[in-house]
Amino acid sequence: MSELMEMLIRRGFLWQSFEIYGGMAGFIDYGPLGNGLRRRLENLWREFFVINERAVEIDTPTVNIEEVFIASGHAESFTDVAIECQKCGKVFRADHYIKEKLNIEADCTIEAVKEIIETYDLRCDCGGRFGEPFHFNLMFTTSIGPGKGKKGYLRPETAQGIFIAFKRLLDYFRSKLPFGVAQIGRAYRNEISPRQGVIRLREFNQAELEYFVNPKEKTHPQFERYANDVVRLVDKFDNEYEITLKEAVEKGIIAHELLAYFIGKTRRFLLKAGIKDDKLRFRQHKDDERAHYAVDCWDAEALTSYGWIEIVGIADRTDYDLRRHIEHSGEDLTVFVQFKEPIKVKKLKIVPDLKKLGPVYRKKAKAIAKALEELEVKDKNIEKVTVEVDGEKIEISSEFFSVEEVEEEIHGEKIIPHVIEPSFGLDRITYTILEHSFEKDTVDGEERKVLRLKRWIAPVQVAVLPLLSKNEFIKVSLEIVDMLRNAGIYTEYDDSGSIGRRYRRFDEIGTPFCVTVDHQTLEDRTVTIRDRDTTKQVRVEIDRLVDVLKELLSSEKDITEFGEIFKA
RNA sequence: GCGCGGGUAGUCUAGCCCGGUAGGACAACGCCCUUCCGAGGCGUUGGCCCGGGUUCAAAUCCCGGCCCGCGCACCA
Repeated sequence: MSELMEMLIRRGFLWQSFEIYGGMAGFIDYGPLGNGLRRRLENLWREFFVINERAVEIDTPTVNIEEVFIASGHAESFTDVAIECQKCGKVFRADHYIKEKLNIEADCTIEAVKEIIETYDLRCDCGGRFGEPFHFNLMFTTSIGPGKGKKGYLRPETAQGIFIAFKRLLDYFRSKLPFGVAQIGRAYRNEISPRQGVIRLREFNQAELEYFVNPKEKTHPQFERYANDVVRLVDKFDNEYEITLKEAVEKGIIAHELLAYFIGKTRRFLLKAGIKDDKLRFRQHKDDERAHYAVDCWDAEALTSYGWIEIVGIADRTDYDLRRHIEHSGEDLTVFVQFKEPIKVKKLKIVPDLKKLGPVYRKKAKAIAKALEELEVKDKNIEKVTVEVDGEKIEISSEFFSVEEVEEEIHGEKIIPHVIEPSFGLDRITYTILEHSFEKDTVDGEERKVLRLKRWIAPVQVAVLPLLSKNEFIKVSLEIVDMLRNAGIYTEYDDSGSIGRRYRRFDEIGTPFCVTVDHQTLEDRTVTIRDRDTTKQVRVEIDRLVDVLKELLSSEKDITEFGEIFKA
C-alpha cells in the first residue's frame, strides 16, 4: 500500500466498506475527512457549473424503472452475454462473435449461446475452447414492489433523470434555450472486477451537467473567459497540442465552441480544486471508444500513480437521449424556437367559399372549411380535393373554393435540443486532489508529510492549539474554537502531546492554519496563526481572527500580509 | 473472470519453511512534566482476514471463500 493510502485510511479519509465482514471490492466508505473534502469539492463544482451558468440542480431517484434504460440504450449495451477463451483469456460478446464466425443471429441468452458453441464446436481464433458463457450486465438489477415486482435498475449515470424530467424543466426555463440542469448523486455499475482502490467503484459519485442548446448554436456567451487559456490536448489520432482553446476551435481540433467552453471551464475548476496543471490533459475519445450516445467526447485526464486516469468526460450527446425518449414515451420533448425574423414563404393555399359551402353541407360546412385550409396543394388548377371530417371522407369540387398564392410568415420551428454533458467522477477527482497535494518536505531537519490542499477545500480549515495543556491556555483556546465555529469555519481543537507533534498531525491532513494560544495571549489577547505550507507564524489580535482567517481561507494570500512575523 | 504474490493491534513489522506462551516499533488514550515544530517519565487499551479440514495442539500445514497488489482480460 502506498504511503498516501496508508495515511488516508489511518486518518479517516477513506475506508474499505464492510470491513468487519471481510470487505467487498468496489465500495468505499468516506470517513469524516474524506467526506468533508468531497463535500467541499461538490460545493466548488456548484459554484462553477450551477450558480455561474443559466442552470439549476435537481435530484432524481437512483432506482429507475426498466423503460428508462430501454429508451436510453443502456439495457441493450449493458446486458451482454460474454464468452471467454480458456486458453488465451480473450473475452468476446457472444452474439457478435457468433454472428461473425457462423453468421447466425444468436439469442442473447446463456442457454442459446452455450448450445450454439457446443453444436458448432466454436473455438477461439487461438484454437482454445470457450468456458461457460456468462452475463456481463453492468447495471445492478432490483425489483420494485412486493412479490415478483416490477423490474428496476440502479442508475448507471445520473443523466437519465434529467432527460426524463425534460418537459418540466423546459417549462421551468420558460421554454427558452440554452439552459443547464445539474445533478450530483450516486450511480452504480456492477463492474466485473473493480480494482485500483478508489479508481473503479461499483457505487460512485457523479456530478453531471446537461446543457441543452439549439443544435445550430453550439456557442457560449462567456467563451471569451477561457478562449485564451492554453490547454494540453490529445486528439483522437494521438496528436498532441499545447494550444489556446480559441485556436483549437478555429483549427477544428475541438468540434465547436461550446465543447471548448466546457473544456476551459472544467480545467479552471480542476485547477481551483487543487489538481496540478502539468498533470492534466484533455484527450479526445477515439471512434471506437465513445459511448453509444456520443458523437464527440473529450476526457479530462489526470496523471496519478495509476497512470493517466479519466476524471471528467465532456460529451456531445446530440439529441440522442431526448429523441429516444420521444420515441419510447410518445411525449413531445421538442422546443419551439422562434426565428429572429419570421421567414416569408410563398405558397398555394385553399380559400374556402363559405357562402357556397354553407347551403350544401350545412352543419359540416365549418369543419370542411377548416380542413380545406389545412390542405397542402401544389397545383393551382386543381379540380377537386378530398377532406376528412369526423372520420368521413368528403370530396369537394373546386366550385366551393379558390386556390390563391399567399405569402405566409413562419415564426419558428420545433427542434430537439442537443445536449453537451460535462460529467465529473467525484471520487476520482477527490483521490487525484489527494495525490497531487501529498508531499514530503523537511522542517528543522526532520521529514514531514504535508497535504497541500487548497485552503477552500480542506476538510479541517483551522486547528486551535494551546501551547501548554494548562487551564488558562485551554480556556482561551476553547473560546476561540467556539468563536470560529460560530463564524462557519471548520475548526478543530487539540491539546494532546507537544506542540510540534500537533502541528504535524494537522499538516498531514491538510489543515491550512493553526492558531496557537501562548503565554503572550494571556497578556495581550493576541494569538499566532501558523501557515501549513511555510510553517511561518504571524501574531494577530483575537478580535481580528475571524476576519483574517476568512480572508485567508478564500484566497491564496500570504499570512505576512496580516501581522508581524512571530519568532518563538 | 484467469494466473502469480500477499493478508499478524490504528499503522509498519518479527514469528510461518521446521505446528507447542504471538514479540517489537510507531500511533492512540490517561496521569505527571512543560515545550513553538513529531524523540521526557509512569501507566493503559488493542492483533493472527473468514470458514472448514488435518492434529493432543494451527498464526504456522491442507482446502474453500473474502480482501489487497501485479500481469492478462473487462471498463457501454
